[in-house]
Amino acid sequence: MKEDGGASAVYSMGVAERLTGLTARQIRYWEKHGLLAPDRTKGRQRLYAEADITKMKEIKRLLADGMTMDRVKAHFANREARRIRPVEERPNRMSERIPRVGSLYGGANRAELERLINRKGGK
DNA sequence: CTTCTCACA
DNA sequence: TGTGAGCA
Repeated sequence: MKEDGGASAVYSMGVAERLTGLTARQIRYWEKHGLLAPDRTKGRQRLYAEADITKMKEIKRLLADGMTMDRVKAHFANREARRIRPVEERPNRMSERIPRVGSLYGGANRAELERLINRKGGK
């Protein structure tokens, strides 16, 4: 099972146009310049995922803000490289850290914890 | 719907 | 950066 909840929908070029407010020509233009890489049907028809639609809207915004395509491309390249995910998906909530501190505090590492606390004279 | 191309802002 | 038009 993949992640579902109706999130695996794909859209045709025509639908993508309507959903993004872009022209088909513009979408192909961006793809030609490396900004998009949609899946294809066996008949070479483009299939856009929800993420592609979102990306198009973001590209649209960035370009409207004065970005060049090279910069927009670099923007997304960095996102991939640094694996930046939405904050909500990051496993860095305190609730996942506190338990570690708790076990350290009351477990066999109590002495280690006190050593860490007491070194440097406690500030 | 797809590809390409030439031309024009 | 993006379009219009014509073709296959």
